[in-house]
Amino acid sequence: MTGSWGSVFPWNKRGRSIAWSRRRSGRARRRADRGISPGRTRSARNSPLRGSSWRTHRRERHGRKNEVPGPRSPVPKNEQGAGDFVGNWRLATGDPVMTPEEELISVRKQKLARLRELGVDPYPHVFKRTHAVKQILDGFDGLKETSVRTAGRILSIRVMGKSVFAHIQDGSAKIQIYVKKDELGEKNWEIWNLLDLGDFIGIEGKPFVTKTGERSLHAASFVVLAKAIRPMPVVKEKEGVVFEGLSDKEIRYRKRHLDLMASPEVREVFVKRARITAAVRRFLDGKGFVEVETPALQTLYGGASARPFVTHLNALDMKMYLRISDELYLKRLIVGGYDRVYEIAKDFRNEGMDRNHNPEFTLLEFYWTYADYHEGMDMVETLIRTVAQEALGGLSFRCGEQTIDLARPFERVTIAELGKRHLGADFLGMERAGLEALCRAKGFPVEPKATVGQLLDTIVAKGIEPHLVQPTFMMDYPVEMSPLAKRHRGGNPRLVERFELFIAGAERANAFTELNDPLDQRERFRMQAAFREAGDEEAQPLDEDFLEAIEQGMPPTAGVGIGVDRLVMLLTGQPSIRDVLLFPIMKPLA
RNA sequence: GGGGGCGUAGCUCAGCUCGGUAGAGCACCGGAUUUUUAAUCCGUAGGCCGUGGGUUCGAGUCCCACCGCCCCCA
Repeated sequence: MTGSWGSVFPWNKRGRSIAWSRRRSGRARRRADRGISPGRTRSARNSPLRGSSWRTHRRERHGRKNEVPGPRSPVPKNEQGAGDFVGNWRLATGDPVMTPEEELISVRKQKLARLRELGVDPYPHVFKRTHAVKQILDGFDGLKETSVRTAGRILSIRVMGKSVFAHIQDGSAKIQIYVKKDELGEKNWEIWNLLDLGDFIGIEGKPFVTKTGERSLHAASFVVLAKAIRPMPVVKEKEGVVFEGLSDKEIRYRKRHLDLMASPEVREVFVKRARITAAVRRFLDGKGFVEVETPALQTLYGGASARPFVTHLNALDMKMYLRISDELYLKRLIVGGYDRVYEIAKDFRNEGMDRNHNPEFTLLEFYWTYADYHEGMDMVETLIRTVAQEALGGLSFRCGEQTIDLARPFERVTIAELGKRHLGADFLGMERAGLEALCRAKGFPVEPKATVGQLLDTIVAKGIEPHLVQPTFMMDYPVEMSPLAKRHRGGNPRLVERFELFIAGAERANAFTELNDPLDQRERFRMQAAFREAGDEEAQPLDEDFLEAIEQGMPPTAGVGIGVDRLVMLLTGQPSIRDVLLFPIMKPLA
């Protein structure tokens, strides 16, 4: 039994270490400097210079001041000396004092040691299961009277004297197990009582249904598989309502393992994410696309308007960038002769973070020859619908207050039309001054040195995008915003054949009829260089190697980029990109 | 960048308005309990009240700064 744990506790629960006690807050220190009695401040109560521990009053309230320290305190009073044994004892020994968390860990380490004393390996190498938990639950009726072996982490323990109910959870599900002292024997019963929430155990037993109707496992035997020495978050729930759990978002993001072990619905989000990317690959593979890998470390970045991360390659003593896009490399592969290629890759953009942006994110890009952006829209629409149906089995999704309907045909509408619809202005025909005036009239922020491209971007982002709730392809962008897209065949030289897909007010995809005219491409880079000189740090740098490839001849090509994180957000109903990234970037603590 | 909110026990939260000996539930520890399920009952223990400074006889509480997180806006 566990009754003897208290007697082996090697620390004093009362008082702090000397080093700790000697600390004083600035307030108390200043008072002391002025020769004023510290009074009843916390720090004064902590001070070794004072006669009694600041915790003494707690003991007095509990009426135990003169009692032996109690089962948790290992040193009998008569060994601690007379008088204020707490403070003096601390001063005399200087033993380190544990934080509450360290105490919890220490208790578990004691149990771990006891397990070893009993000849139990707390960390065996393997355990052969006959069933995952979910397999037992799914095949329950057929498994009654069959002895099964399964394993998992202990999530709850309810001790009923000489019998115990507990839940264990593996990667598939959780199941209740039932253990009786009489059936385990004295030694195994002691071992059982050395277990804690969070430990992994293996169980051998027969499925049965309790009198309250829960499908359970009657354990004939168990084996310790891994002893946890840290406490896990306590999760209590009844009829789906969680009463404890881990709700602190900061801990959830910083210590995702705790979030995952405590919250099945969080695990489910990432299972869905995996299903979604698998469905994307299936879809593209089925259409004859070749999955490729292009460099994330690049000597020159490009393919998008964004500031890059800069790094250094020691071997060549050379500045390098983390990619902001795969585009320029994938097009080289089209030049090289592949008809259809795609890549799902991490891209890195050195820009702000909010619920839609993480500095590293996952982007799907695919390119296929002899197609234009109209076919691109067809492909994107089909891909998203197919992926949603295959991965999640539905086409209707809650997104905040709105319900997104993917079954309905996605609207296809030009920027010009959307400008008239939502801004009442034909802003595509405007020169710089007009654009700036429009921004000011609508209350959009205007940088004094903003380029035409930046102003257009602001107008679209602030004036149009928020209105696009149901799936909408926004088409035909100004050339200033799209240096890699082909000019519009309609004859307007200021437009390119580009679309972006918006759902629930956020960009989900971006695509064009790819620019394959090498001379025009060079001209576009020059335009970007001018923007850069005007102060636009996101303007795209000229990539001579890429130009050389295009000069080699690139067939007509459609190219599409889809933000995988945002697609997952949409399809899993998560409001923040951090909820679909296992390890979002967090500022370090101190 | 601006505004707002939050930070108290391992977890979930009170306490702050109106300064006066830090609270609860769960977890932990001890006891009772051989079909419970947010088990229950009894008894303990467990806090640098985010950090630093200020005001005050006295600060978890009021003021300032900083750190971290969240939300809104730009």
